[in-house]
Amino acid sequence: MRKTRRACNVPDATIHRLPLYLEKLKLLQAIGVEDVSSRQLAESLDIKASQLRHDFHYFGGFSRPGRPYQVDILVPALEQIIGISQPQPTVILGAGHLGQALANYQNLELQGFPVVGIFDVNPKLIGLEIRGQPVRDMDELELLIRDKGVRIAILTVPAANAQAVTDRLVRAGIVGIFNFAPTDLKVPETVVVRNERLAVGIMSLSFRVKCIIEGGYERTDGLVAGE
Amino acid sequence: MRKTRRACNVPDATIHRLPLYLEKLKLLQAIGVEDVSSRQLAESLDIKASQLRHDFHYFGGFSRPGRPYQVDILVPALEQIIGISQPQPTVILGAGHLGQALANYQNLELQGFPVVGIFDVNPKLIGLEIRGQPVRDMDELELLIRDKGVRIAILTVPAANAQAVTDRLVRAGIVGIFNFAPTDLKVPETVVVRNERLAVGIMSLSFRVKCIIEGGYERTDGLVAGE
DNA sequence: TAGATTGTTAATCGATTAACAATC
DNA sequence: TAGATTGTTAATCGATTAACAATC
Repeated sequence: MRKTRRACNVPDATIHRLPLYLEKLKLLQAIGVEDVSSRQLAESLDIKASQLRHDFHYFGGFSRPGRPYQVDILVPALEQIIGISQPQPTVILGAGHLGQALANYQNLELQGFPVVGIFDVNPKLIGLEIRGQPVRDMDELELLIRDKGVRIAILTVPAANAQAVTDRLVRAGIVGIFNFAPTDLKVPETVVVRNERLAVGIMSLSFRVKCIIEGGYERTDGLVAGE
Repeated sequence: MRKTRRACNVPDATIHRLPLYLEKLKLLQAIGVEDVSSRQLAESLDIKASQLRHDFHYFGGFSRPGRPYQVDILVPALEQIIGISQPQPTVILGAGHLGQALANYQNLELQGFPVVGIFDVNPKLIGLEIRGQPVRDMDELELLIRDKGVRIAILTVPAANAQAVTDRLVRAGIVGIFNFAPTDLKVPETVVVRNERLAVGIMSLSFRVKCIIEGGYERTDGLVAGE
């Protein structure tokens, strides 16, 4: 029987490590390193070598037993798995401060996600040039998504508009939404959303900070006294 | 024996849910809801009620058996746990596009993290006003951190400068660093870093998008044929 | 009381780590 | 060969979920 493996069965924890592996491998590639063992690569990421091999095992066939990984094989293999063998054109919805900052963030393009369109409803922003691209009227959205084959959208509109814009993106054929609006989005099962909640991040940091400063948390229930 | 519980023993997964609980509870508070059951609250967050109660159990004593949670008790209790009963002043390092966007992001202030200083090394940016605050020279860093009692810093400088700025922040007494630079930071054990890697986020989204479009991933090792 | 609810422990599930045969 | 390495399975660990006594 043909042995296959569904991509969607790979746990999130593994998926989140793939970009980190890729990043390190590209650094090695840049300095001319040709091959690397799971132990070396894992050590540089502060994880166990067995975890790295277990992660790779979901996809299989990166090396052969006894031979270390070859950087020049692993880099394109990971890029293929992540889906950036070809650049993935993206659009930014909302040309406010955050939208502009992301449009200017050249790392996105370097990592394989060139921004091919920036949209806003504010007439004062429409036409403004950001890294050589004009902020466009929403009228142009569907046409540009179709013409450029865009599948990923970055959402930086106000929370109040986020669902309406999302519905329009879904109808236009967008498959992945990187959501910076602090609100949950309803999408069909064939669309995937990744929420980037800055407030959640800084609050969990705040908890850890408090924990360091205070050294611990004392319960205040009835069990504290008399026992 | 006195029954206590160390804050640092609480798993990350639980900590990351606390801000989500708080957010929902504040929405309920805003529309005048007085009490809420674990089932109701969990359902609105698409998690199991037992998980919510298990999470709360790390801190204990939010209600009594048989009685639902009171919103007006839970909100300040969670704020206290997260460490935002008092606003936590923050500084932003790097007044580039992302730094400016975050300085303009009023949600941060609303959530309890007012920005009290924005710093950069670029003379062209120093003096620029962002939401009533000037971009400051790095010379003023240590004094402002001490004067305002700042413990949390947001790092948006280029990756190449990130470690040097971090070292200076640590010496100045910063305890938590929200790192947007795509690089790992070395800090002492008494300082906590939270990395916000935009590229990792969009890459894991890309993987899921590819997975939806292609429907699966086929192994390409020797096992495919002849078996 | 009957029905609903919490706090808490036990069971389940999934992710990480260890172990090791096969290979170079 | 001896030492090192991968791919793969088994063991361990930790997080999620279920169960239920106590309570209202």
